[in-house]
Amino acid sequence: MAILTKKVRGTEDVLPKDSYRWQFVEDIMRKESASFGYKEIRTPVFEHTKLFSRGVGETTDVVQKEMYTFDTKGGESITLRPEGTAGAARALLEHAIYNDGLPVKASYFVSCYRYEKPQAGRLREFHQFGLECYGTSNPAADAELICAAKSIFDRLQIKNLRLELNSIGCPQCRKKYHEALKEYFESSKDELCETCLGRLERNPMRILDCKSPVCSGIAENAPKVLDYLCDECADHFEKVKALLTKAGVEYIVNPTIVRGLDYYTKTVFEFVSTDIGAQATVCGGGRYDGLIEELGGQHMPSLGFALGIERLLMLMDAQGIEIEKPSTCDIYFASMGDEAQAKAFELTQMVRSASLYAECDVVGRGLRAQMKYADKIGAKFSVVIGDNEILENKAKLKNMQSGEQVEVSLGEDFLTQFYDALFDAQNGQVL
RNA sequence: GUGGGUAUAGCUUAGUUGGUUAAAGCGCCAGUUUGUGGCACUGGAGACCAUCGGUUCGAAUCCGAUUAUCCACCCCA
Repeated sequence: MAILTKKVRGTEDVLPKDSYRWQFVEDIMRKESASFGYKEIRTPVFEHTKLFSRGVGETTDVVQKEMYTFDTKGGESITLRPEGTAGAARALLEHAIYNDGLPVKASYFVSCYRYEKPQAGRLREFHQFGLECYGTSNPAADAELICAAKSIFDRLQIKNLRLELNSIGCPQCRKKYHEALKEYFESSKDELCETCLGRLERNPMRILDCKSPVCSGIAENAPKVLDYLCDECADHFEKVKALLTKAGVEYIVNPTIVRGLDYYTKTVFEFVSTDIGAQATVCGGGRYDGLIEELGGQHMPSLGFALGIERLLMLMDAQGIEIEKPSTCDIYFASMGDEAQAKAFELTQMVRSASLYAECDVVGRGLRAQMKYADKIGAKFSVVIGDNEILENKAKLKNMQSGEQVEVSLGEDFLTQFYDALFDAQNGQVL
């Protein structure tokens, strides 16, 4: 296929016939997070490269090998956002939104860009919905955030999602833990895989995550983060768990969850599904108490999560969750002849001005073809207009599902008559 | 970046041991006499058989490379 008609590797089109699915989940996310007090923030697709290398972390895979970075004509280094947190945090600082009162609660929908090899549930351009909560170190905020994610999944009727919870501590207790890990892995240094040898120096926690059977075997008996938490972090974690239990949110503690973005501290969590292949994490997040400071702000403990929309839709698909297709046409006006077409056009506009969905023939097709079209687009009603109808200023309004026809006038009162018919057809349900 | 699978109309596929104009279903468009959709029937459009090269009198079919795509590793949403 010619390059002109070929989408770029790792990108996906959302076609007109499918966009209602996106709109449905976005709508639920927006409403549900609003009920938790979150307001939407919109930030640019690209930012200064430094924001991500600093915010996400210089040593992370995302920054080291996955960013879409380029120089502008003016010579600045710009990067397409690989995630949504850094941009939101930047906006918080730039506009000093924290002066509006704490906590600041922001939600976002973003497209993200990572140069990875595409596979099931992993694209180069993908979409996230996320929540960010700035300015609280209280464990209640952690629990609330997780509850917000949970209730979005519940509203979407998603089943079999496992909430995995861990705490990776603050920089102080993590330092002690790193030392303990290093010491432990040093003893079996010659058995570790090559990548893990590198991790041993830079970030030994990642070894816990290694999928190689040898490494994971060794890792089994490695010291656990949870045993190295300082009193404050341990207390925080206990309180988060207690609040979740009280809220009826089930979780399992998974001490091997290690988030790949450097900004995380204390609480980290993932919502994992077994229904969508290897890329099973639908939602990931946690606390990032050091991020705002890292970006030059004052100390401001914060937290958030991001949820992959493509993965979420895959999951809903896999679980057979049906999303109702919205109605796209209340009435179709078929016509024969120029004068009738003009009348149909006029009536169509009249119905549209009442905020209903109306269509008429704009192709110049025969009556039969017009009716077929009306059927295909799922029109609820149809009206045929020809010379007779124009003469008498009357026509038959046809219910496409029942086939029933009633006579209506085509004058000013057409709309009232149509409302009545629509109302009856929907058993008195107002749209 | 590393592995493995796949590549024939918009979609799902057929294509016999290499043999002439590459099939079918669905979808699309038009029609089945004069003014009404779903069913049925008829016709039509639509494929350089992913690309390039090789073997051969002859390649969708065999070989090689490239590209794309899918799946997995890695990483993450």
